[in-house]
Amino acid sequence: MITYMVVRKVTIGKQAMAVTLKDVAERAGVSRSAVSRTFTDGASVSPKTRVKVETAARELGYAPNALASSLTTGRTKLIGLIVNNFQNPLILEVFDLFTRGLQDRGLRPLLVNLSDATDPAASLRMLRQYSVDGVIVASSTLPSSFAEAFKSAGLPVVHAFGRYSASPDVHVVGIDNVACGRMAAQALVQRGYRRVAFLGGPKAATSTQDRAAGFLAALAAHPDIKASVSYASAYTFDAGRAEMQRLLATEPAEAYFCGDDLLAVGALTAIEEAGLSVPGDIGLIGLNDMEMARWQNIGLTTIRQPVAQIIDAAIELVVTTIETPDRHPEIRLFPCRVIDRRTLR
Amino acid sequence: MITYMVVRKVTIGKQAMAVTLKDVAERAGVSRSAVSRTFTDGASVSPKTRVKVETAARELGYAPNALASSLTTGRTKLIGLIVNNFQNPLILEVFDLFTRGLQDRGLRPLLVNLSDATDPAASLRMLRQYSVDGVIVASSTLPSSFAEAFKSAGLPVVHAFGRYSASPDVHVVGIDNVACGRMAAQALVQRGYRRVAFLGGPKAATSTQDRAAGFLAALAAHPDIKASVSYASAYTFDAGRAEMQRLLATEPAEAYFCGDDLLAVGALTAIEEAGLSVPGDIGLIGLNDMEMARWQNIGLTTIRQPVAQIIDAAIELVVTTIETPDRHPEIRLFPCRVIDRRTLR
DNA sequence: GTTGATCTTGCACCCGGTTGCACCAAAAGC
DNA sequence: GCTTTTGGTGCAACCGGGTGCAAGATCAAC
Repeated sequence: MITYMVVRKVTIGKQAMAVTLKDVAERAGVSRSAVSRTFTDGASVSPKTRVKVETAARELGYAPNALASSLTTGRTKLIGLIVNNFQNPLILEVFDLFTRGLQDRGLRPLLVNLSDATDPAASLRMLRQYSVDGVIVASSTLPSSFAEAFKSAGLPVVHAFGRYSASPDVHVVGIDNVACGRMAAQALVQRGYRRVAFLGGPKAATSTQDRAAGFLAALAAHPDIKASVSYASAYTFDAGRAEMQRLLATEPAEAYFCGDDLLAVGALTAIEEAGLSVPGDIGLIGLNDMEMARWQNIGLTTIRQPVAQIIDAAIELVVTTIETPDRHPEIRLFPCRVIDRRTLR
Repeated sequence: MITYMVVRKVTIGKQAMAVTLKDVAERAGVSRSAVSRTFTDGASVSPKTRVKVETAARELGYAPNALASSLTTGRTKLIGLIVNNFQNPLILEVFDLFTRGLQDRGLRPLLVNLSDATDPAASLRMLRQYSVDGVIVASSTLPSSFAEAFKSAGLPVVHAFGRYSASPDVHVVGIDNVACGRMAAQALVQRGYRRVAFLGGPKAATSTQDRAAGFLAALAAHPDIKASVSYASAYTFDAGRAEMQRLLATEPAEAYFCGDDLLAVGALTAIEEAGLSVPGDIGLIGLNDMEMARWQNIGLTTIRQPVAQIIDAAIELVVTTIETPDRHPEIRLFPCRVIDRRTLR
């Protein structure tokens, strides 16, 4: 049984009026400042007035207007959360953790969908209009210039799942995609594959570029192993399937490192549709370890991203940057690890 | 190549100051009201001043503060989006469509995660503090009393994927879960199953209750068919698997209607782990048609919810209710249909 | 050129809170 | 008992913008 707070409200005509500071002040017989002070901690209020105000507030069902107070305090406790990939199941975990993490700290996520057509500049303007306290960009495909635009607009920003550079302009939290590429290459080499390939996401995605680079770099040390690279048009099931179909038409490699679990499942489908088997004919290793990877009939061998740690760090970083805006851009990378299931021999 | 709007800003000490109405007014040599009027359509401004103001605004990189204006207009263009199930892949589609739909109408989603521990009353208070213009509750498990709490707080509210009653207190948009239960029953009967069962989500979820009711009601017309019902502890893969393991220990039915695709995949896994086959030994039909249902190695026969239509209707309904608050509570149900794949004989 | 109607415009006050400051009362110190 | 310190309070100004009102400007019509 759940009970909800009763809200008493004055009704003028058809318009419901919210209870305001003034109403509480009048009922409690004190000034508006007194009421305001009762609700801002650290302010000096005598126990007597505090009680008077609190009972009055309770009786009226008063809750301070966060937006009005933001006008003077300059803090909205709103955090812009920018996402541009709603296909990937990993985003579910990301949303869950972000919203919880922010809520736990008294912050609220203002969601921005930056898929395809939507204009990046428009979302920047929008977030400025709502004077968000900070911005978290959760995307492995957006260029770093995007996050930097927020920074130069004076907004604390963290790029989660982003690309890092030697001298970063914004905070970057995520994984070392180059290292992941190397890790995947090693996994394939260890298992004795001699003709391997990287099946990446869209070529423009920074994560794809870095993973490819790491993959190829690690294989450069093995001249006896043949390595190749190709790109799917998006980080989706269908794109992975289409690209694998294309690859199967010529001479496919023995094993593929797919830049994302979704691509891997798409590839898996294409392979089985072609009458071949995984890992019998072709081996696959994905990246992310999405929820579905462990499902019995998928059983995808993959590289796990520590999502919870990444998000925790992103939130912590945006919060501290709000408090100390001059903080130097920081890079926090978390190690990945191979999760062995059934798509590599 | 993407270019971003350049933002000129005055810097006092370390604090970046946003460009304000006053700044623009001074630069344009007009009053603040004139500036305000240029940015509110419908207000009377001469072409000359409009040009002056607009160039000044552009030069300064001015964007009106949405929160400040909300104080006088009473509109924040913020819509609370309440979700309590971050496990289900369907939510991805929901998020994508919601955020796009809201953005297209100049509205912004304020996300609330109502999973397990979080207090419903607290989120109500929070949304009132941020004076959202409306609330969309996207959940098939929350009781209708929850959405009603928002309504009695004077907030326009739409319950998407919710339960409808004969005399609804709030707008409800979704599917007819009872009809879905019947539809599933018919699908199983048609295929000649004689011992069928419903494998529901948590017993407290309204959607589970209604689906079970419809399922059993349809089967009541077939006295020769044996029907039973059981409940998983949550709408998750693991819960579905655990419940099916339990069912397999005694005498399982010939076919199961699972209250959600995730449950179905969990059940599928349990069945295959037990050395049985689907649909050879046991048939399965799910509900939702999540993205993964069509994946080759899942191939789940299921009932498709028209998510896009539901969300479209929900947004439209919340918008019109904001404009005309007295609008009568409305129920909009959209038909589902069976998607035949490979888990029924 | 007048008169009257229609637009524009600025002033001032308002939205709901916060906060510096001056003032006053109570407590502490002697 | 008196002064000094401390703490609590209300006033008024302010955050960034919206809007009713009245005065001034513009224009059409006579």
